[in-house]
Amino acid sequence: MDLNPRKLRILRAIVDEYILSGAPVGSKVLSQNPSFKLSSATIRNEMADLEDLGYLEQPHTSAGRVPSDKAYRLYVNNMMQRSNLTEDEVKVMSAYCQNKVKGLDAVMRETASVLSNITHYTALVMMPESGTNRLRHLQLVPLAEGYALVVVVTDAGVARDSVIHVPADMGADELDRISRSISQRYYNCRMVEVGERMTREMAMELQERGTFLTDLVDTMESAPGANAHRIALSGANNMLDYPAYSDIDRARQLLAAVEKKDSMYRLLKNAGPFEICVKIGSELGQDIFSDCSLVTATYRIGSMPVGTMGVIGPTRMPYGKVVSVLDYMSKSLGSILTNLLEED
Amino acid sequence: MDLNPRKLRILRAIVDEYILSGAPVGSKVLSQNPSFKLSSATIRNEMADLEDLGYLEQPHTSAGRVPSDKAYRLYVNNMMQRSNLTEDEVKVMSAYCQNKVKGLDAVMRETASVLSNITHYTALVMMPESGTNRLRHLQLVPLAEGYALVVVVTDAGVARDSVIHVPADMGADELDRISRSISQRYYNCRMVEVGERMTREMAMELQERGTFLTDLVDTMESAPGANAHRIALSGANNMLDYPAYSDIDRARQLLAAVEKKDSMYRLLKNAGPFEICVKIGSELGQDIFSDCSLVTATYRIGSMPVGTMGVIGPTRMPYGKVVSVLDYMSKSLGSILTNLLEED
DNA sequence: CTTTAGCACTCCGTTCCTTTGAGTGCTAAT
DNA sequence: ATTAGCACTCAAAGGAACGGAGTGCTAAAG
Repeated sequence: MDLNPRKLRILRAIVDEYILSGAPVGSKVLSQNPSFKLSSATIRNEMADLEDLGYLEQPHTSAGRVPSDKAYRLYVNNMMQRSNLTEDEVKVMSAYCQNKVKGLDAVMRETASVLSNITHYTALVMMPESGTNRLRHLQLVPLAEGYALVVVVTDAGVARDSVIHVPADMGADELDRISRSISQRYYNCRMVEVGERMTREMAMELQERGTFLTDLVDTMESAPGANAHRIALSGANNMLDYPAYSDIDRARQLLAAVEKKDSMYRLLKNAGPFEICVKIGSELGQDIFSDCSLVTATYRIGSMPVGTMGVIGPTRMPYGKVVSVLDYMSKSLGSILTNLLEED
Repeated sequence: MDLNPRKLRILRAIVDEYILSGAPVGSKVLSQNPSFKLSSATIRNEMADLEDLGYLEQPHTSAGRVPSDKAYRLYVNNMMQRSNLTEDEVKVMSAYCQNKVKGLDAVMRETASVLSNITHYTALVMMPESGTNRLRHLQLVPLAEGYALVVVVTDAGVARDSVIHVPADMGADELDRISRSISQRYYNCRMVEVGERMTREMAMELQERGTFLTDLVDTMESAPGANAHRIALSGANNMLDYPAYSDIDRARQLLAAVEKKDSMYRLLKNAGPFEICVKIGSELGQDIFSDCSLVTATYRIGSMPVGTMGVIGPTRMPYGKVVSVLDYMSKSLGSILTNLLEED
C-alpha cells in the first residue's frame, strides 16, 4: 500500500495547498505549479488513485479534492517540516512572563494566552502535576467557630485555600500550635508523602481528634492535586473563526465543547506525555471535533514531565508552524517553572 | 407627551408580545387579542401615533412594529411586573452553595453559573469590594533566595498569593518574625487601614529595609483589592443564541466584547449601587451593546452594599423574570456571604 | 506503457425573476 | 370615533438559467 514517490509529492502538494487556501484543490492548480512537469490529466489520474487509497476526498463530484485524516496523518508523520518562527513570534514568546515574578496561576494563564494569540487557535495548558511539590508551610486560620481555613504552601508557590471543620473547642492557639508542628515536621517533604506519614505517625492524635485530622490530611493531599484536572484555556473564541462553512449552530456546539474543561483535560491527558503529539480529527474520538486537530507538547520541571499544553484548531492547520510554537513554548514554560520553583 | 390609557395598553401588549415572539408585531394579532375590542384599523392608527412619538419602530415599510428603547424604558418603569419564580427555579437558587463551605472565588463562580443557567443569558458577578475585610494572618514564605511568597488571609477567607523581592540576607527566621509581628499588631484591622498604619508606624524599619517593606505594603493593600475589578463571568456562549438575525461576525464581536472583563466591570460599576437597575440598549453607551440590556442588582454583606451582579441579554428579554431572579440571587448571595464572613 | 489533449458531463454557487403573504396607510362609510 | 375595504410595499421563499471549476473517460501521441 506504499505510495510511489510521485504520489507522495502530489499528496503533499495537495495538503500544503489545502492548508493554505482552505478550498478543495483541483488538478489544474497543481499542474501549474512549476515543480511538477505533468499535465493536469496525469495529476487527475494520480488523484483518483489517491482517493481510492483513502487519502483524498471529494466534497462533490465536480469539486477538487480535500485531504482525509489519513492524509494528514501521513503528512504529519513523514512530510511536514517545522517552520521557522518569525522574529516577532520569538520576541513575543521569549518576552512573556520573563521579567516579572508571578504566581503559578498567572503564569499558566499567560502561557495559554500567548499560545492562542500566536496560533490564532484555542490553547489549553494543563496545570503542572508534579507529585514532587514540597511542603513549605501549613497554616490553619480560625474562621467562625468550628471552621478553619487551610492554607497550604508548597514550593510551587501556590497557596490553595479551602475550609474544614474543626472541633468547636479548638481555639486559635491550638490551631497555631498544630500548624507550626506540622510545618516543621514535614518541611520540604514531597506532598505525596506528607499524607501517608501523617496518617501513620499521628495515629494517636488521629483518634483523639475525631475526623478533624483526617479531614486535614485529605485537604492537604488534594492541595497539590488541586491543580490536577485544572487547565488554563485561552482563545476559545477563535473557534468561531474557523468553521468557514459556518453555521452558527455548529459554532455554538464547538464553543460549548471546548469550554467543558474536564473534557478538555482528558483530551490533553490522553495525548500522553510525548514530547510532541498530534491528534487528527477522528483520532480525537469525539464527533464534535471530527474536523479539528489537537497538537500537544509536554513541559518539564527540571527533567520531569509535569504537564501538557496544546492547541486545538481545524484539521487544516499549519502543523509545522504550530508544532514549532508548541515546542518553543513548552520549553519556555518549563524553564520558567524550573527557575521559579526548583532550588531543592 | 403623555399617552392616553389606550395607547399605554396597546404599547404594553406590543412589548409583551415582542418579548415573547421576537418577531415584529402587527395590528392583526393585537386585534385578535380578546382584551381589545378594537379593529385592526383602529389599532393601526394608534400604532402610527406611537411610532410618531418614538415608542415604536418599523424594520421595513410592510413589517409589524418593534418597540424602541424608549418603549422598553417606559415598560420597565411603569408596566413591567415581576414574574413569580417557578418552583424549580427557586429550588435551584436556594440549593446552590448552601450546604458546602467554599472559598469566596468558588461562591462567586457558582453564583454566576446559576444566574446564567436560569436566565439563559450572560451573567456577571462583581467580587465583593468591602474595604471592611479584616486582616487575619500574614505569612511570608521564603522561596528562592531573594524572593518570598506573601500570603494574606482576611476574614473573607481569601488567601491571595503573590511574590515579592526581599533582601537577599533575609532568612526564613527573619521572615517568620516579621510575619508574626505584623499579624499580631494588625490582627482584625480593616485592610484599608493596615496599609496606612504600617507606613506610619513602621517608618523607621521602612528606611532600613529599603524597598522591601514598601513592596509588602503595596502587596497587602492590593490584596483585598485584588478582588477589586474582578468579576466572575458565566454563560458568555449564550450570547450566540441571541442574535436571531445571526451573522457570525456580529456574534463574534459580541462574545469578544463580553469577555473583556474590565469593560464589563465598568458596566456593572456604572449601573451604580441601586437595588435593581435596568439599562436598555443605547443607555449602555456602547454601540456593540445597542440591542442588549443589562439588569443589575446590588448585594450586601450585612447591610453594606459590597458588589453588583448582573445579567446581560437582548433588549427583548423578559424583564420581569430577570428582575425577580436577580433580586432573589442578590439576597441569596448576600446572606451566604454574610454567614460566611461576618462574625466580627 | 505512460502521458496528454480533448470533450462531455456534473454540480455548486450566483443571479435574476416571480410569487406569496403579512402588514401598512388611506379613504369612505358607519 | 371606529371600521371595512382596498391598493400598495416589501421581505422572504421558491425556482429557472447560467457560468465555471473540476472531473472521468477516450483516443491519440510519445
